[in-house]
Amino acid sequence: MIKFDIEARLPNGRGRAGTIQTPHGTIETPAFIPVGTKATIKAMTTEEVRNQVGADAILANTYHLYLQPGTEILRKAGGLGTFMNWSGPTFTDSGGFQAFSLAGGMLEHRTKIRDSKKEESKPLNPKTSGDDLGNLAKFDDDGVSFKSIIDGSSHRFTPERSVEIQHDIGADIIFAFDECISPQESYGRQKEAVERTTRWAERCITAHTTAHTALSDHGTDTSQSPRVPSLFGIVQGGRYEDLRKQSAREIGAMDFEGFGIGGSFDKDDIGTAVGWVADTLPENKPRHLLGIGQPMDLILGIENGMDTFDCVAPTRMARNGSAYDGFSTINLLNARFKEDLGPVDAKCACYTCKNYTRAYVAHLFRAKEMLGATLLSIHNLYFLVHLVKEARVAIIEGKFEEFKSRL
RNA sequence: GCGCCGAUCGGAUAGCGGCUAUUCCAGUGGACUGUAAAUCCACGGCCCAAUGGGCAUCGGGGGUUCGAGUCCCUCUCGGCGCA
Repeated sequence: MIKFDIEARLPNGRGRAGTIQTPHGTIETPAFIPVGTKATIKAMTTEEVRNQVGADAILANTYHLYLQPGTEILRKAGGLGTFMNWSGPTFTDSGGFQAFSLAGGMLEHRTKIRDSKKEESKPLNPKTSGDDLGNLAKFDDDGVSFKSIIDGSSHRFTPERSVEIQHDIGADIIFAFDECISPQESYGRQKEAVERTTRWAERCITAHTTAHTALSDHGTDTSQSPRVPSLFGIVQGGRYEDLRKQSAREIGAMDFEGFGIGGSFDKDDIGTAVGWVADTLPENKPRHLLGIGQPMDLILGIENGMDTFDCVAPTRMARNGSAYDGFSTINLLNARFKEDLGPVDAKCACYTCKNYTRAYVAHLFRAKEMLGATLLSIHNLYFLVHLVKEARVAIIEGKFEEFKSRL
């Protein structure tokens, strides 16, 4: 169970600041939640995530943890948080996004990024482009059949199975199993995904309630059990206003404790699309914007009624040598940083910026020393977590516009 | 001195007569939004009326051939062996 309270609102009626109380502590919203897919924020210890980054909560992934290390050991260890030495609130994503990715949803995106025929004719890296590419998952109306990315073994997720696995993993907040599809897909296909997501949402709730009731019937003290998480429903609808609203209406009417806003967006109007959803969902439940996390997108999300965010960009970019420098990014592998003895971001107060130079971080990356990834992960996460924290303070103090103008 | 082997982009390589000379590393730049990502992509000799086209290039020189990094001769350098 969670408890969500709204402390302050933006004058536009959408944005808000509040708290989500979970069995493992309180999340002050809006909040940026670092992603730790495989029960680790890559390249970081949980102490760093807590003390250097200042994150309230983390988010892990059902598909990855189910495949490795498996739910059995997570259950025996006392759940995800205990297993990974994270005492704060935890989320798990349902695996719906992995189904999308493994089924080739990212393919068009990849080809679109490609520039010329020359590149296309060039054989791709076999590691990422086997004959299986885009053929590792298959949707049907009942669920998704997967092949393991680890050993190729076959698996199947249904809404019920996803909920069951998430119960075993034991996060505080879990997500319904949804169908996420490419922004390239037609309106008709988007509508189908919305409707399938609604049907699956109902099945998730049933499975969730059944498990919950079963525990109560056995006299288990559910208030103490970390195995009865809070289930969030997921809104789909792509970039279509009517579909977003339809999905928000259908999902919003169901007995979820909060909501995830998923699917794909147009780069230019994330805020608008999210606003349609926010206006349709019940106000008194938290909203998590799934997988969005560029600095400006966070601000737009906050303004348009989102409470929590997660995104792999900051940690992935960090491992690839890129760092936020204010709202822009720099690539520490660029030659110009070899002799730059200034901090990564002169305006940043994070551990990395206070103690290390661009030249040193650049050296670490060139030398392929893993500390580079750690230092930039700390910086990038700190930047986003604190950007959102500042937005929160600004909302509470009624100075959001002033805050925005300073960005 | 004789014999054998070798010389291909900064380094390491592929290439056994056929047309855009391969791959890896290093280099330069780009991408990254519910993580199949410590990954991926592009570029990398010169010139131009540049979404294209032209000319070069495999230690130097010469030759055979319609065609040579690939074959032949010679020189230079390096390694090994024998005197």
